[in-house]
Amino acid sequence: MATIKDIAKMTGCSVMTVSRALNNPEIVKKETLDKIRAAVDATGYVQNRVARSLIKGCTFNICVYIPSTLDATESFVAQTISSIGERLGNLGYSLSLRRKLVIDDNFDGIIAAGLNIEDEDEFEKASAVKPAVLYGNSERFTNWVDVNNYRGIYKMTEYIIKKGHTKIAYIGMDYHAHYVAQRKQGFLDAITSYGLEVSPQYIVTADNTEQAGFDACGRLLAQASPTAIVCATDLIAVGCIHALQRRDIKVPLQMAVSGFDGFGIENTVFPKLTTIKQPLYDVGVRLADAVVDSINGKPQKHGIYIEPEIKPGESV
Amino acid sequence: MATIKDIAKMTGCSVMTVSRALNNPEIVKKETLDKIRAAVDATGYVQNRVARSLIKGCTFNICVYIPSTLDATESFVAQTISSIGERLGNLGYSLSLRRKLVIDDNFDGIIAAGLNIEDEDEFEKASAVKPAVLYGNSERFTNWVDVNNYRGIYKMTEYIIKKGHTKIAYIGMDYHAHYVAQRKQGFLDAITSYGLEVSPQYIVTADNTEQAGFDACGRLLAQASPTAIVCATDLIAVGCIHALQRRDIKVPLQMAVSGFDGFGIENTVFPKLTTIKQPLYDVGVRLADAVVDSINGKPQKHGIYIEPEIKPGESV
DNA sequence: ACTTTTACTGATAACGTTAACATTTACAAA
DNA sequence: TTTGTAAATGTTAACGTTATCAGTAAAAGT
Repeated sequence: MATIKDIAKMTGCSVMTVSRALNNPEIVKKETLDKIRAAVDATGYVQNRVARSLIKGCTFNICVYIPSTLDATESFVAQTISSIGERLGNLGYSLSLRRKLVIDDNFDGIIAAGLNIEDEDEFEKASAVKPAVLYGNSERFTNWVDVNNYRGIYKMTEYIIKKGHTKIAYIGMDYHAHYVAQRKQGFLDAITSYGLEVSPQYIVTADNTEQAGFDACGRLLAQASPTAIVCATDLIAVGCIHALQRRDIKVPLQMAVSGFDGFGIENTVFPKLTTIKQPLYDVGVRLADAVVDSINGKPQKHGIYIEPEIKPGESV
Repeated sequence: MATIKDIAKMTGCSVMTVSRALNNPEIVKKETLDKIRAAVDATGYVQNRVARSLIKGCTFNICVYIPSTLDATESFVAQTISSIGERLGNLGYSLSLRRKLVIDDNFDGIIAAGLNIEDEDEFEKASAVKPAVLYGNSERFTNWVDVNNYRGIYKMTEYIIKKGHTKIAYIGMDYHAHYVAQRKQGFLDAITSYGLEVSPQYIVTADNTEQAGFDACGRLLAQASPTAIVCATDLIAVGCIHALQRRDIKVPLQMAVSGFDGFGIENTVFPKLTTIKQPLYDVGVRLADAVVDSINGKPQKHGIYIEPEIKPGESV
């Protein structure tokens, strides 16, 4: 494989001139530049990134840190990793997927996802040493990217209200996670800002599984009679739809049902689910951009919320 | 950040001895080794992979090549990328995601997925220069890893036959792709090897969408009366189940339905789909292992088929 | 006591590139 | 011509590591 020395020898100029021709073509005489470019084309020479890295003191490699508590093969995580990878690839960066955060000289920046509390301390230390970006909003940091869960549910609730519904229920999770609280708050705020009332029997708790959605829907119908159900996730919504079908309640005619996530299942349920699609591709792109910008001395001044869009189906 | 020189200075030995302590600890005197290890621990020194790469002539980076015809954010592709990444990370390799195949010194090996015919020529050239592994079986190469689609459908058909079904239909795709033909053949061979008959009206063609499955199921029921339907994909199976529900045909009581893929939707349909789960995680691991083995001079002698397993649901 | 072997350590150069400084060339102004 | 200046190019050293060869000290064999 040709090196810069070969090109220098072929063109009769010094390696330094070749280096300049590659990195600062505007300061090389056109004639020389043409000769060099011809030689580069003829040999198929490509800069050796390793040697370049050594002198430049950067690796063009990003550490993608995902604690082992998170399953990297889960569709949600995988799609994010994949879009980070695609963007980094376009920016000329490679990535190392790590399940432990060790700081060394082998990467230029960090993208971390799915951290829990104890991981955040580690992350803080790491981000003092290297550019680091977090997937998921946090009050401790400014360098994060997240989906705006609050706005997502708010928009969906608004959308349902504008369809004429006034008796709207919410089925969602109740464990300690930012996004869980944000989705619920989005619902509550939309309801009250449109002058509707929030009665406690219209709010039901369910884990993020189809079965839990199914059960929760049963409990909801026993204590209230809504015409629409806003679900915190698609899985819950799917369970919900099954529970309604079991009771011969037609969706969307007798009951509107909405989801949140849009990882694919919205298309496979009948009727097709009206949902809020998580913009995972955009998240990956922003994370990659953020870390590379940060490496290039343009750190993010504040967190970035990406607003998800409603993906209309037939269930509302 | 500490370098090998710092460790040498701290311990009073030469950088070469430190290097040996890190790479061939068994040839360094125990006493010296302990001193060096203590210094390494104290400083948090980690070998600089870039410098190591330069002298070793390898990069510890793998090119993951996915032609731009394939959507890298699609769940299927994303999960494979993600498991490749995880395995490579464990093996100490990083990866560069590329949408064009350019051969240079910046990676040690190639994993390619989703190639079409013209890409295969490129791949052949590349694999002459660098260790390269293909995702997807091919007669032109020996260095590939694939899911055994034939065995998957064969096992599922067998499973259904053993449940006592004799009138079994097949709904699948008909376009030119290895896996399409393999799935169909798996069905046909299972049927005939159990002495059952294959009548053409029991074989229906459908694209890989829910709607196509829905329509195909209608056509099937108009011309045949099976008690079980083997579908080439989960999407088709889901469409099929909806078509049956529409006609008040109970699944699995009056009709067994099976799918293939297991990307998640098998859980979100009611009843839960009995399907063949694509072992994407294993595929990623084998691809990563194969390329690293190949780099280390142990190239794969023949293609590897990974046998998928039946994931029982409630639809059979 | 001498050689031979073994175990361990060190000095130097190299990997392919770029930074920093030095030099040459070209050409305009004096 | 000479000088000054800008444009273009060259030289050397360095980045952090390991390969190669060379050495030393201790142990073992004669």
